[in-house]
Amino acid sequence: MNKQEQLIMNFRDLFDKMIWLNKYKMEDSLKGYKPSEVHCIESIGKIVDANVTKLAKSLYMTRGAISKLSKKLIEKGLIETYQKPDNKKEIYFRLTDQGKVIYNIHEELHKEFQERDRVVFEQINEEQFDSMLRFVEKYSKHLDAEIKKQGIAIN
Amino acid sequence: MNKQEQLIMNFRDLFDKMIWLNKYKMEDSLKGYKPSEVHCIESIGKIVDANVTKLAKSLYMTRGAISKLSKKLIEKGLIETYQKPDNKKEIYFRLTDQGKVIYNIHEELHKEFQERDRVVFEQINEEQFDSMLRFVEKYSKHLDAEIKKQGIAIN
DNA sequence: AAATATTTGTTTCCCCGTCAACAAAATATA
DNA sequence: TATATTTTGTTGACGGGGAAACAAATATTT
Repeated sequence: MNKQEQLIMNFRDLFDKMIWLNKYKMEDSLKGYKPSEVHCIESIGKIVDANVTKLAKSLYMTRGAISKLSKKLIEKGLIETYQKPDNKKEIYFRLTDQGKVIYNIHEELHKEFQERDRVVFEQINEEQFDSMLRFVEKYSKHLDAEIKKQGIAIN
Repeated sequence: MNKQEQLIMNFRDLFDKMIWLNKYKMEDSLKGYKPSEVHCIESIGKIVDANVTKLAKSLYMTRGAISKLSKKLIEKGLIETYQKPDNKKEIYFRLTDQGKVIYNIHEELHKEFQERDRVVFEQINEEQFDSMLRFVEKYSKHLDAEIKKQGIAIN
């Protein structure tokens, strides 16, 4: 197994592990809210004029899934819809006050995770940090190009 | 947003993207086989004396899920079970010849993905490579310790 | 050796996300 | 302007995976 393969595989494993571990804390702090719901709330809080299509792209899910998820979030009073005067088709979402509470708890939790893992990051220097950031950025752009090349559409 | 957060988030996004993109090639080359099935075959091919419990840990899934998945793979004739003379409880899996075919196709596909992304890795030097590998390893160990600390069990 | 606890695998019920078909609105084309 | 195409969101059928209860085998304790 070469280094490239090793690195990708180890990273995949690391992330599986991280997601799995963080899920527990999440479920503890945000009882009654599913990870997917929280994740969706996070995106709605961050994306301007978030709609079903944008959320689907951002969360790598289908529009159908987001459609149902958002409906549930509306029922729970966490988000609400709004439209623009010159477009009767697109429906946007924004957080309600209650939704913002969840959003903030999630942010806090994120900070907690960061704190938990800080020791790992303290062991690398600025140089390495930037190097990794650049690497990820390049990789991401490379994949964007590949996706474009393949002509894959969402759904 | 600080660098640590940035790095994690970008990595997460990168992997989401990668998984999503690779899924298409997978479904093309391995028609009739679901990603989870292929992933499971991969693990059975790599883990010695793989059983439901080991696979669940390796794939970060529940034993129930693996139990069903393995049953399906048996029905399809991709894997078979075996036991050890002194243990009537544990049931191990191994690939059949047909399963090995899938395994190998998957491996080939992996190489194809590597080839596709090689350009990105060519842009970093040995030093950076090793630095990242060490980082992932440390991070992984750190999470192992955290998991242990939390006393989380697999189902 | 007997009783208790743990490990292993299975099954049922349920929820979540995908797929595919669909309607409505917006955009492009004739 | 009228028609065709694309975009956007929704719905229902379906399948995959989790939670929990369970039986059987093994390990541990008494």
